[in-house]
Amino acid sequence: MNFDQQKAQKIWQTVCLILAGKVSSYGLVADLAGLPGRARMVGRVLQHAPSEMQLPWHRVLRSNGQIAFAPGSDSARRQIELLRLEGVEVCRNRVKMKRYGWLPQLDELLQMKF
DNA sequence: GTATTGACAGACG
DNA sequence: GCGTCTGCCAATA
Repeated sequence: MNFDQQKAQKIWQTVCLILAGKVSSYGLVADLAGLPGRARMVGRVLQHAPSEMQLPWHRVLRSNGQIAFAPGSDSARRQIELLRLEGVEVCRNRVKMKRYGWLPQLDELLQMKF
């Protein structure tokens, strides 16, 4: 069993828990996935994640609520569009974390942990 | 084994 | 809110 795969699984699970219309940050996802300080690894895993999973990667932003991709980039525009479709207002490659910030629910975390 | 890069985070100004 | 610097960890060259 590859532990690496397990970490990735945990990350994917955590990202999948993010509700529509809400956004989270890499650091938070990494923390919830049991990888404190490994926010970069989250990004790498997400990019390496299979499309079959339909992972809501677009709901994962920086800690400041800014889009991780470069402004005007294809991926960035796609992410922004997806977020807007879910009701998340994106302004200048940035979302209002104060309003759309997602806080993990204990029930969901508990459910995924065991 | 060292240097560079990356879908990052936090502190400072 | 924005740019810069430092710290962190993993993958890549």
